[in-house]
Amino acid sequence: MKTRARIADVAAAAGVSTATVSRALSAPDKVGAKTRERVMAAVEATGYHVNGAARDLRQQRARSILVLAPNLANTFFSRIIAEIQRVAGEAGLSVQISDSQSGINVLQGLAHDGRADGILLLDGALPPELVKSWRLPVVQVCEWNDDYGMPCLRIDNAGAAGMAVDHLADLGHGHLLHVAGPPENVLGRTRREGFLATAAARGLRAEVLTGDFTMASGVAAARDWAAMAERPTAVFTASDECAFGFISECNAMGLQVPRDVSVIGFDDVDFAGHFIPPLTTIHQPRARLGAQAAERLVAALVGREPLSPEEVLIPPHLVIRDSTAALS
Amino acid sequence: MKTRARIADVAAAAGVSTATVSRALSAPDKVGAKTRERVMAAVEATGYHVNGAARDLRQQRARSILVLAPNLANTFFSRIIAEIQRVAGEAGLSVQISDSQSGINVLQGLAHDGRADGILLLDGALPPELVKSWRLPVVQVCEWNDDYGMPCLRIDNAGAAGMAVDHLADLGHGHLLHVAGPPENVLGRTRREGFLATAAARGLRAEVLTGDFTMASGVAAARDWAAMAERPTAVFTASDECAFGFISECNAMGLQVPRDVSVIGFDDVDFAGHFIPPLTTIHQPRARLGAQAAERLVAALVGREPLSPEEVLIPPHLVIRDSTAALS
DNA sequence: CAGCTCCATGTAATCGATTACATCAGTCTT
DNA sequence: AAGACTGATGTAATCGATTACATGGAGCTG
Repeated sequence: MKTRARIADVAAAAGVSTATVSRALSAPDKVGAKTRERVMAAVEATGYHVNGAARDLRQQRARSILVLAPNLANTFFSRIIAEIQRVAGEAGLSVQISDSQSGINVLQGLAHDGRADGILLLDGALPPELVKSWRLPVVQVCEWNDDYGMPCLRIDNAGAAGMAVDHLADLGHGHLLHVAGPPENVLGRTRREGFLATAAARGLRAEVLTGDFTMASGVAAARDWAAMAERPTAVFTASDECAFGFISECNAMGLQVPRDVSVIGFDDVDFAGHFIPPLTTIHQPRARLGAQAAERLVAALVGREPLSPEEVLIPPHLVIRDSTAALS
Repeated sequence: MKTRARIADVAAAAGVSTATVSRALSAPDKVGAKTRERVMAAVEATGYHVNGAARDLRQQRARSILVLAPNLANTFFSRIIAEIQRVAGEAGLSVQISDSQSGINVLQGLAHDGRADGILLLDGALPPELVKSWRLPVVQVCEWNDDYGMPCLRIDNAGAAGMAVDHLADLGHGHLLHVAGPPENVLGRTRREGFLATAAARGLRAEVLTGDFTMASGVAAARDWAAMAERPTAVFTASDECAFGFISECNAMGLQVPRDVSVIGFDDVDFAGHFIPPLTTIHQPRARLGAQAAERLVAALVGREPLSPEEVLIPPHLVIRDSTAALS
């Protein structure tokens, strides 16, 4: 097979100019019907595909959005990214993906090399001056950072934590433990604040252990909890993974959930409903977050209208399963 | 802030030609030391970043690889993709990602628009004529299709299934059930064949139910299993997820694993070790698969040497945890 | 010092598409 | 029937970098 066909090859084959080929492909109603057919036949015959780099250069756009997430290995992102890809694909945009921890130089390159038209940012811990230096529309998803001054799509984390506390309080628990996320993470911080605020509002005794969302930190928290002189009777973890670790370690220590302790997680990942026991948790609508964030960015890109930096909150909800029970 | 700086702006600021700027940036030893410094200062002052589209067009390469996976929402891919991104990033390549189910036209566009230099294919079910029409280096990962004639990095699935059977046989189980993947999937097919072959070799009674890797199919399989007149005493599922569903449903039916039935999964996803009971499974080295596949593709791209279509097998191994036990 | 090599730098062609503007042939109006 | 208009098509500039080739000057050799 020879070299790729160029638009000039198609033009020659169809006996027209390159301009006409270009128009036939991108604005079919601007060329005559007979010519259009000749061009289409020539495209077919030559196996022509437009060269993206040339078109991007000329049009000063890339038909591509960049997704930046911390730790791509985290399964939390997969459904969000799937939705982003779906929405972007339907709008004719491709999706680039990169770890937001890749280092400033790499990120600067990606954001400034003209091969992305917009950015979906799933990391709230990047340096604000870096984010602000980007001359591309940015939409934050899930995590956020007020210093960026960029629009954001997320849930009300403090409110969601409050829902968890209310649920436990309603079950009669008066002494709660929160296994928090790291304080430098905005999600960890906000959920912790929501936990403490609602616990105070309901007059509950509240303890906090600091973890980092991982199963390992849930395991560690379970040990610390078991060693407490007066054990809280219910635990709210900052993530489902952390809850899995906590419950798993309880089990290893011969304690049962929810008989010996109620546990409520956060996120409602796919496994949550199939864990043993099925996990009570806060459902975070990941598909909707991904889809709406992508839609918002796409709208800004095709409409070329600026994004308003407002926050949009998607309501989370409580999913009651079997890992929480009334205090006996 | 004005418009983006172009290379001509930098050249003007430094008092040199654009050729010198280009050389100073991509081949620093080809320009004099003083000139280089002036250029770097001008780059700094103008905030210049190379325009990727222009460079790609001129160099006829994209510095980008395309990852095609079926169902991006599946958590199985996240670690693989994370490694791909890491390896590619270290080589200065960006990563595009797309759902391989996006439709032929979309895939043709992505593969032919010149914005990717190579493809990592995690889907063995695409039409061979489509895959063969790509004029880019392709490396298959995990899934494969002999009709493509493309190199592949994967584990020995049949052998891995044999390891599972051996493990159960060694525990004294003489009647096994396999909850298979769909027959149109190469992984489902190969694991099933490996199961049957090894069971026959060891003289075991073997049954097969057909599932589709999901938790839901594990749940369904558990019901079917429970309804059997003579229940197999051990189950090998084609995926961990399926095993989770199976065990979860056993639990719901009042049966315990491994007391009432041994279960072994496949993949060793992150949750496997924290499930209750911790899941015995076949470990599939996802990070290594992703990393080595990316390395192989990257080597072909930077070395411009053709890929040999050979298969490389990464050895899996058995991880014995608590979901399997000797037959009592 | 003529002649040669080598290094640093500049000039201009090039990658492949899009698109502003020009052109031309019909068609319509009066 | 001349002029105005419309729609289809062609011509050529343009996007921003890279790079083959040309050039000029410094240093070296005999």
